[in-house]
Amino acid sequence: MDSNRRLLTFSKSEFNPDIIIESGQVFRMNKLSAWGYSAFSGDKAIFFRKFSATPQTYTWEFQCSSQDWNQFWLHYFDFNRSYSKYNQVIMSSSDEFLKSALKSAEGMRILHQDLWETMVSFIISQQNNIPKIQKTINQLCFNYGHISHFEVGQNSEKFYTFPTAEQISRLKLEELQGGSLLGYRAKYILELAQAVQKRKFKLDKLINLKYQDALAELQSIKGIGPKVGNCITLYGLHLLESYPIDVWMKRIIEQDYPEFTEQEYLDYINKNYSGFQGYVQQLQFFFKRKMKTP
DNA sequence: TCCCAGGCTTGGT
DNA sequence: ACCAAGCATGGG
Repeated sequence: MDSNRRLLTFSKSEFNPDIIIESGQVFRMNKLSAWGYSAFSGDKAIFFRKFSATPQTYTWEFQCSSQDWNQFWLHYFDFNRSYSKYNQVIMSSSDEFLKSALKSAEGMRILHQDLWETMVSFIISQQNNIPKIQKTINQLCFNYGHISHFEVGQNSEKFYTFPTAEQISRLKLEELQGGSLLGYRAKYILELAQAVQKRKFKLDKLINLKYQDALAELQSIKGIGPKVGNCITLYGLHLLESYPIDVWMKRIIEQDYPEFTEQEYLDYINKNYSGFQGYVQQLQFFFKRKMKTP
């Protein structure tokens, strides 16, 4: 077996990329066929596929360099974490909506994605819809990233890296806005890219901060408020106590937890699901959207 | 044509 | 502290 390929076996409820792709947390993971998938994050790429199956498990094959695996993709997929202890807490609760959400989303995980890409992606996500977010991000990569390659079986496939702060900071506003679907968000992204490029905003500094401090730091950036900030702390910094509240989550609070005010609801979540609120939110968000858009 | 989309900034009270 | 308008753009 090639050292660039590794096999991992999971129970079917521990890892399901179809669920993750649909969950709105990631915009550059793709289903290529019945078995095969690709994922891109920053300047990295991976190909993975179902290799074999038993009634309870799939064995997955992942193709990337061992260095990328150890330093990035292992953590991206969060494979060192067991979600079953979270699932047990949820299933032993009396929260029927959340239990239904979990049953609809077996194999969900919270990805730990490239921080810079996550920041830009979720600035794009505001007042936007998921297909257009994906389209916009792909366009950004194609226009301003650079071309690179990854292995799929014996073949080499091309992909475009996510543009760095340096690459974006060189653009003029008219250029970035005209050549993209960014709309009014182009200004936020250009300003952020320039601040990062000039080291006025240090991405490294975010990594060691606790949730509240990281969130406050992120919200000092124009274009990042509470919701986008929580998406970045959740998917870019992998702080699972994050709890992004968007229009779907507001709908859930109103329609599925009518006995609570919004503050009472948040207290309930923080009390009962302390340390994995972000996972709970992901299950709820997935389930609610799936109900509405079959 | 109007409404919505993983919201935020700005400028009023 | 709270509230409304305005914001770019494409799709239903």
